[in-house]
Amino acid sequence: MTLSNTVYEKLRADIIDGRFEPRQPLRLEQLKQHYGVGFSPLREALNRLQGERLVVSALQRGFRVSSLSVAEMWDAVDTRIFVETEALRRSIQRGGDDWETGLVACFHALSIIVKRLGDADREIDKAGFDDLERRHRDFHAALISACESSWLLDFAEKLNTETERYRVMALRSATLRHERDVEAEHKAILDAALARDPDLASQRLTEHYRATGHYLEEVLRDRGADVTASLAG
Amino acid sequence: MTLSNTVYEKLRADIIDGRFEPRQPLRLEQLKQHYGVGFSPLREALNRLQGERLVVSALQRGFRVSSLSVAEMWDAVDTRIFVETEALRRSIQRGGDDWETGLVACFHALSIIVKRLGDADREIDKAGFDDLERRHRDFHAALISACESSWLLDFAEKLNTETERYRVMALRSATLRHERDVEAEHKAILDAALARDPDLASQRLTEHYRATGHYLEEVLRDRGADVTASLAG
DNA sequence: TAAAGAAAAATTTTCGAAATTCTTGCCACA
DNA sequence: TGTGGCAAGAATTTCGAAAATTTTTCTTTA
Repeated sequence: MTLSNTVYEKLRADIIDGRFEPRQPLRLEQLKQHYGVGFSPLREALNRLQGERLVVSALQRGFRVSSLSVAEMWDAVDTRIFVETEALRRSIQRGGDDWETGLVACFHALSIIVKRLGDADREIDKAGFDDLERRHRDFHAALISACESSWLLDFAEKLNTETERYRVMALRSATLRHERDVEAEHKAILDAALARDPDLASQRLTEHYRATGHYLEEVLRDRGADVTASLAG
Repeated sequence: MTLSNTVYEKLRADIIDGRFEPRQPLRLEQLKQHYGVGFSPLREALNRLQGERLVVSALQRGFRVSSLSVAEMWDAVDTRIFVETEALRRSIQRGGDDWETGLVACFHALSIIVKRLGDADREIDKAGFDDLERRHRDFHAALISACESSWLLDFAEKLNTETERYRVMALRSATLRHERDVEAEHKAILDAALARDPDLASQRLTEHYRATGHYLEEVLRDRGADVTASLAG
């Protein structure tokens, strides 16, 4: 592993996990101290993150964390639905035994985590959230993994990253408790996919993402004061 | 303009225009000489180009120009059709007077170039090709410009860049003359868009890109020897 | 002769200083 | 009082040397 790659992954995780505020300027001297590396790997990492729209840069004025807003969230969610429903249809059409097997495995791994976090009334820790997010990402990735288009997979991954920022924010604020049975939604998508019903599977995936979108919108509006403040700045 | 940006644009243009072979390693010392800049702006540019899939990098082994192949071309073309037909539908639905006006203007500017290049029997020069490519890109960008999704526009631009590499390659080899009336295809798309017929416009855009895809496939197979050779390496 | 290992060469990666550019605060002046 | 401009400070950007890594070449050994 090169330093450049390491600091790229750390910066990426720190932005997604909200350890930098949206629109916050990323001062190089400060990052240099924080990550203990020189300018070169830092700037390389920031240039890569720019391509994922996690940071934006202005000429001669360095980098800042990109913004969050209701409108941008819906653009990402709607585009994600558009891309992933197509990728799901193709996977259902083209996926073989390995695809089905991987899908069932990912769903089960996700169920285990969901049950573990749901049963306990104790406060859920950082590691628990990370596990949940990872399993969740793996399940959705498995659904579309047999689509045989590197571009669709590429776009889906970028959009997942973008929406993950909002999901993490929602989990952290945790003022709202959503009354959804997310487990059941996943099960419904899985069943439709295994039944090789592209229309039903797409419809259920769409509803799943839409419901998340509405929830995220609520959370965003609840903490609207500070978010819009950081947007206006 | 920073050096980093300048060298990014130059490298980008040089890769798209085929002045580096697919899969060719990009040696930093060599690029340093060629562009007359230091390591830092070069590496920043290469890291950005990696995000556009124009170059690939292996750990501790530097960067190389990404490959070209029939399969990758069709993935890019099909995904482009998928993304742009949706963006076109939304533009047709949402676009106002400014959108229509811009569209007509871009089509006319493109027609001028096409006629100029078509009338003259003389050899078409580099500047002529560049003009044609620019006007062509502007017309297709104008079609989808009112879709109101920054993600769809982002993806469309990336896919246009990717397919542009193949188009430039085809123009340079110029062994085949395609018997298409590209001008008429553009006119047909324009008319359907102005008539606010999303289905017809999408269908015509799809046929336009598919026809280009088939033409590119022919050219690729014609010069298959060297392309597959560079792919095997 | 072929394989393994070590030295040399080539290349990438990283660092910190230097150059450039932007921002801030101050002062002169209308 | 308000405005323009200049100097000081802060930040980004760039460079070339040094460190780390990979590739090539040469030698030794079975």
